[in-house]
Amino acid sequence: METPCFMPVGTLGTVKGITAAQLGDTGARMVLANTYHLHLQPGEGIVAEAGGLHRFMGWDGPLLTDSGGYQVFSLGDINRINDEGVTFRSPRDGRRIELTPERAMAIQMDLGADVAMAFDQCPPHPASEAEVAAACRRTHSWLERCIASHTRPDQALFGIVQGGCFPGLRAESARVVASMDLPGIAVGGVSVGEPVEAMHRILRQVGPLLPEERPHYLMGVGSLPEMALAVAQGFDLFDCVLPTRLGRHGAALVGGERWNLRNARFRHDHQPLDASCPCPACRQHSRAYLHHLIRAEEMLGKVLLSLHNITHLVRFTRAMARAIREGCFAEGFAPWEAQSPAAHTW
RNA sequence: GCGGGCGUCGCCAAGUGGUUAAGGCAGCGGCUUGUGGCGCCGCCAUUCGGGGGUUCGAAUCCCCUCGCUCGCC
Repeated sequence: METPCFMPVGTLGTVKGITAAQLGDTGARMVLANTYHLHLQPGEGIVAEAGGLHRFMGWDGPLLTDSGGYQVFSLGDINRINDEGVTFRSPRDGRRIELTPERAMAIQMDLGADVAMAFDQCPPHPASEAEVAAACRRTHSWLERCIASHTRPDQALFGIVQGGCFPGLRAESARVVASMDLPGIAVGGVSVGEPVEAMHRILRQVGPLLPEERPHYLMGVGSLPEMALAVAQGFDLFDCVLPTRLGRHGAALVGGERWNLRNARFRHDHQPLDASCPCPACRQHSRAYLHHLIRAEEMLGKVLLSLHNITHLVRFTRAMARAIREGCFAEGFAPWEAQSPAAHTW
């Protein structure tokens, strides 16, 4: 794959106040939705009843569902975890829910996205090598069960490499997952609180270990420098909450920087946020207006900044794709690797 | 005019003689990486309406003064 792709996240069948049509206008090609959240509400039965997730949420482009493995560990109140699966209490109504590889596959098949993700165990960042090794073994055995129970031929299944910050475990996990002959491979267990240098080391190590002909998906990563670094290491696909979460919190990505639109310096700034950007926020509104909307806690401000930030990341991935096609990726984007401030050349 | 009450950060508000004057809101800035529009973290009164006393020590006690407020004329 030579076209890096960024996926905005549509947890609940919307991207936080943005319609599918608006999302399409940003240039985003693929959307990630969430098995965990959709299972809790409204439930995969309702989605299946609607004719699948595409029709339910009004998005007819490519769609990927995360398996819920990460959310169970990061959001859930876990009661029990063993080789069989995970039992946790629903934060919504307190009922006990059991998620196993088979169950995660059944739910994702009901949801009907184009890509389903394997059910994995994502250990939290400060974890011992023994703990991470156990999570890897479990993730690998769960992957076999996911493959065995995933029977929907019109849906791809991606495996997930774990291994934390331990090179030996990463190498072993990459070998095991690559051997399964799946249509795509993801690297998980990054951006879970580890230092950025640790993530960079993992990317440099694991990227080259993955089969070149199959898409590499780096889960949860969406800062510009890290996407560029990952693309340099062969990754193609990213998802991240950052553009929309930053937008909701009043921040905009402009020229490789992060601006807090709440800041008083924008109060009298009547020029466009980013004159080079084609998004609705930049085309039709000023920094002062966006500042006002954010200060007034107006939802429109959050939506406009989210649209802008998604557009920004999509433009960035497209610029990288063009650079790869034209054979000048290293000159244009390698500066990111060294954290160079000169990177805004696209 | 007489009598009572009150004046502590832009706003609300603790504190009623003892180390560097709580807290909330607002303000100023920061954080957010396989999504709860959640949340978290810094910074924000050398000074208590003003002036003068008493005291080792005063936002706290006394005197004068200014302002607001309630009641009575």
